[in-house]
Amino acid sequence: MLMNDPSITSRQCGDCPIRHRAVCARCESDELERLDQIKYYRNFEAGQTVIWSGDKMDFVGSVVSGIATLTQTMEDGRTQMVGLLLPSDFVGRPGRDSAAYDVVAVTDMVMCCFRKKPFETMMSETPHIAQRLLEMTLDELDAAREWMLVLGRKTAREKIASLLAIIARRDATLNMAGMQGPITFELPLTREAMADYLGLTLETVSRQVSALKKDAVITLEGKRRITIHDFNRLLDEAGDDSDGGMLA
Amino acid sequence: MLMNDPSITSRQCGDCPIRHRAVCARCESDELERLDQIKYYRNFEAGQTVIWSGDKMDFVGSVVSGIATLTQTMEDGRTQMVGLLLPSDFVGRPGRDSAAYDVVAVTDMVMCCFRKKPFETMMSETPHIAQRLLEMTLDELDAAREWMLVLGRKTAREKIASLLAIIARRDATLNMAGMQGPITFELPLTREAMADYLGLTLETVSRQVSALKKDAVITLEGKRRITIHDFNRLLDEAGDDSDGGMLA
DNA sequence: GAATGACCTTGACCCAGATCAAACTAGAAA
DNA sequence: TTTCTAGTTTGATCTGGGTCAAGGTCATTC
Repeated sequence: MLMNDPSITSRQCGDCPIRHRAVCARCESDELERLDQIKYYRNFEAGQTVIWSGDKMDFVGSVVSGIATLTQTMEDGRTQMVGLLLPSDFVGRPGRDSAAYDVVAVTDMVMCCFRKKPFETMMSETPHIAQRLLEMTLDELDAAREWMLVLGRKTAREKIASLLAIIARRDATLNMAGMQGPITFELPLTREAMADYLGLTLETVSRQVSALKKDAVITLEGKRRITIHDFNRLLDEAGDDSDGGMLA
Repeated sequence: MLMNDPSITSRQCGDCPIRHRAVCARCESDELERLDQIKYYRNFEAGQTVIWSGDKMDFVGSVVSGIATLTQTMEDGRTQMVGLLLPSDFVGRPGRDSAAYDVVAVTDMVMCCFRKKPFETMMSETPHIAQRLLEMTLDELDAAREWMLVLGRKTAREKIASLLAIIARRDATLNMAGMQGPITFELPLTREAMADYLGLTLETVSRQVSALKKDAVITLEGKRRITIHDFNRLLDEAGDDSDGGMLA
């Protein structure tokens, strides 16, 4: 293993980068120790499928680093992304044993996993885990409902702007940067993945990204590196209230 | 108060019609007694707004009877329904004090309410409530994601068929009827409400309902009473796998 | 029993975004 | 260096569903 190999096979919970945001966030040190015993790390490569929809799910876990997508597919091949999994997000559903969606790593990714049974046992014994999971699930439900508005009622341009706003906002909170001044970030998704998230075709995504660039809402370096000069302008393009509606 | 007045001002939890499905489903009799002390009933008329988005929410509660909708509205008036609240569904979010969505009663409705503070206190003390709420929230998240596929990728005809399938299925489980043989039910939503749920216009809803009728997928009595002769045919029209994908 | 108003249907036309097709870009492999 | 390939852009054309407009149905009220 090289010195700078990003893969991980073991790590103390104490210095885990998602310690304060993941499902274990509320755990006391004794609870953490118990989790420590049953946890194990798994590495996934970009493009690798973590779980196939319908498969038996014998583990749950948290995204430690990297990004994954939750996707639904119809028989005829139409696909819709239904979730974007970022570091600290939880994968799997206690109480169900087959996966409802495909989970695919879009970048190299590390997950902190627990076998489902022991995790469920721990969950029923340590309320801190269940409490945190409830909180996270409520947040996800809010995000899903926010996204329903995007899918059901926004134009292609507004959809693109909404997606960029979400990524920019998350990126800024992650880097503790503010929302004033320009924000630059790397798009983690291909045009096709963006289309799957937005309920569009990849051609429309490409055209609308070009249009936002032409109208100086964003600047592109290469295909993926995006700079937003005025975040409120972007929110405006997204059809969002410029200040209200700041959920988490 | 007339003998058959459907409104309710007091009732024992023991003979509550949603006792086994609502947030209190797992409670033991002593816990139920405590809830009994802090609960109160509220009646709403069809069309009445229960909660305005952005307003302070000082109560949470369960739908006992009737139907309500959760709706998001953009500044320019575009609206998207993000949830349909049926008997036993939970309203409100512990841990947040302003409402994120409009809640509107679409039929006369009875709610079993709790002031938020006492409920939150109870929740932290009785894990049965939090456990059940987690379970319900995970179900809602699944439903929301299912709906994202409908909004993002389905055609108008498939959207209508999907909505009818959801209502028919719920109705059948409520009446303990099977999925074979014809199913008849009253549509609880106007064409406009259906359009808001489906991300369509009311004209398109009307046209597609007429088309499904012409193609003998459904029969109409009046505008609202619908009969489905072959549920699998309907699922087929919805673009769903005829047998798989049976959540909840 | 005429008038009102909420809800629904249908027709004509239009446009945002899909589809089909071709070509461009840049990194990786040979 | 050339070739390959995955990802992307751009153009031409088509179409599903939106928009605008007119009427229909039916329960309620005066």
